[in-house]
Amino acid sequence: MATIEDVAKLAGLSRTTVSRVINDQPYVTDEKRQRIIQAMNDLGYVPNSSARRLRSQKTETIAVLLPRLTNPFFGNLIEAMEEKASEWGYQVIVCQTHDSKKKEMDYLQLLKTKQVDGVIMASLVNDWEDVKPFLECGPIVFCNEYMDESSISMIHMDHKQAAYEATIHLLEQGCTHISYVSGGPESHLSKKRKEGFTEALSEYGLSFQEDLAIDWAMDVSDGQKVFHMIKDELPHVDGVFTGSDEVAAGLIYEATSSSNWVIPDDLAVVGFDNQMISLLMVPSVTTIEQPVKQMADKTVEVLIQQLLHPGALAPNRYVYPHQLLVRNSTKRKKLSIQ
Amino acid sequence: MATIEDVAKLAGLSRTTVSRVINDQPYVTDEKRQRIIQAMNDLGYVPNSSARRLRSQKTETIAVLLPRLTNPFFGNLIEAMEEKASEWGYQVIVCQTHDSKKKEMDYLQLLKTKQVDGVIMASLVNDWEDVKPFLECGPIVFCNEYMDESSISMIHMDHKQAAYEATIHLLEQGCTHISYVSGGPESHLSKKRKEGFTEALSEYGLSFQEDLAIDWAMDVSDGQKVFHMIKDELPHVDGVFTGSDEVAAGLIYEATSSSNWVIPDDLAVVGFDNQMISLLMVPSVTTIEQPVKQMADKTVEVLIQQLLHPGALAPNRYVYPHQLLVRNSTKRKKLSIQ
DNA sequence: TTGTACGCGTTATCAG
DNA sequence: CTGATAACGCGTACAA
Repeated sequence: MATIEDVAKLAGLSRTTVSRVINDQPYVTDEKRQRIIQAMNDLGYVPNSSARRLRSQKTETIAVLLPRLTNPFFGNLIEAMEEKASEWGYQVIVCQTHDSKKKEMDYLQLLKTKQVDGVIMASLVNDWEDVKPFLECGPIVFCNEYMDESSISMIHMDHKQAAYEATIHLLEQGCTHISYVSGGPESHLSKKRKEGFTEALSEYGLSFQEDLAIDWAMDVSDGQKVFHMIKDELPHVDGVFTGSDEVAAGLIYEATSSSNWVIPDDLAVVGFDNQMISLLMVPSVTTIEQPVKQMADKTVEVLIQQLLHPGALAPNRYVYPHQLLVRNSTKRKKLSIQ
Repeated sequence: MATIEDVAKLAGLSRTTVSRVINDQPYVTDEKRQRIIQAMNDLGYVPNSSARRLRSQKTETIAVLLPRLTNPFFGNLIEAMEEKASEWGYQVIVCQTHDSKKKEMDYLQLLKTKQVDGVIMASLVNDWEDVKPFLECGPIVFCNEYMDESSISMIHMDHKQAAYEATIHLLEQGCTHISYVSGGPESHLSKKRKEGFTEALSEYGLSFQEDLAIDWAMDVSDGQKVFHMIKDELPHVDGVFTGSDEVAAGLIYEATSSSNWVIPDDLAVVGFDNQMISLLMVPSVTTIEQPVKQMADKTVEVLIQQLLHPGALAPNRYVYPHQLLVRNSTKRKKLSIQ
């Protein structure tokens, strides 16, 4: 691999001048500039990124932490983020935490070791106390996940309110025994949803019932298992709030194909995220729409602005609107006995 | 940020000794080792990655090129790759090419600029001539995509054979006018599929009909458009081969919800990849199953082995088995008039 | 067992 | 306008 030194020699000039040409700086004769460009082409010279990083203390790289990519919500999120980052000349490192506190911490180390300039956290299972110290090494921005007690920029929607609305909708359809289905260890966001769920129940004189809750469902096959669990062990359940369209889809698939249950009459189901699948299912799935792309774009923009103008921007909170999309999985013809 | 120098000073030793401790090398008294570890903790010292990279000429990072993440096949692929790479201590940079020759080239530059040690290409729209020169800068491995003329390791299944089998199946179901639906600019892999499709047709005395082909469909909403195109402009089409479960799903959704067409009797449809959605659709979608995780794992393994033992391993080709999953979208009750 | 000194490839400073 | 030199932080021959 040719170095800047090789180019300088071939052009009969100094490293400094070559460097000037590389970085489009003024004060170089056109003639010499051409000679250097010629030399660079002849040698197939490309500046060494590691050396640049060491010198400039910048990596032009960001890390995106998220639970897992198979969840299409995060697939969409990172797709948009990568595109946006790419426009600014930044690389994106994917970091799947699988909701593990340790993995989340390990990936945050990328900031300390200067492998990335900044971090986007779309996964958040650790406490603020543990995340905060990393701020000394570079900016962190939350996306989707959020914590009220933190002091950094956050881009998200109101999950509490969304869960509240979805639950009220189920209650309005006459559901009286609603199962709360969530996935994996509690993230900060999932706590918010639970609050909204509980608040809605209380408006109808109900309270959160642990025995109707399921906390291990995160994909389609889990959704299928959830159905059997409800059928066999929770027969009085007549509605399901689930934090995922995939889980909802698996549940509905199993209910209709293996047991001839009628959705929504036997069981009303709401999902979350408005994935394609929620529209394509028969019956289509009532869900919460989020402006994924806008949030992704904004997040990258906020982070990169902080990188470009350190300290110039105060932490800000951007709350994006959501929308309850009522579809067939909750439109009951007969209402349950009150 | 503390440097190795700071640690050395605090411990009253030299940089070299500190370096030895960091890299778990022998020849350091236990007592001094402890003193250094103490100093590192006190200072919150972490080795600077940029400096290490420059010194060692290694980045412990790989780039994965793929068309787009919203296609769940690639989501699954990169999920598995990231996990595997992470086990080996490697970071993964996502590179979405959107089937653009230029973007693909730009991302290959990461190899030249030493931002990554190696590259996995699951996107391949450029010619071998243009990719080959990058091999001088580090190893490249193909995954999913492949070219017979290249001389590097490839991990993939036999797309020609898979397309052949799917098409024969459609023909056996009595389809006589099969539309070939593909997405975007031709990758090398999509050419293989087309060959298999054409070969199957010829066994039934048919030939590829350009006027029945659609080459712009890559997601659910494209699939919906495809249905209307067939309905309005290609009414004699009775079967569809599509390279994507998403397209198949969109097509089926639109056919059944907007027009009361009966799938498969009015139109038989095969997808590709065995995404969850192909199982969940009503009717379920006949598709090709690929061992995504195995391919992803193998790909990462092959690349990393090449990084650990440069030149030791001869390029190899790993062809994984596929499977035609016949589901309801092609199980016709009545066969077309022969 | 420990320390000295050099170099990895760039860029910024300063002198000419 | 151009070039010598130092510095970024680390690892490693080599010497002690």
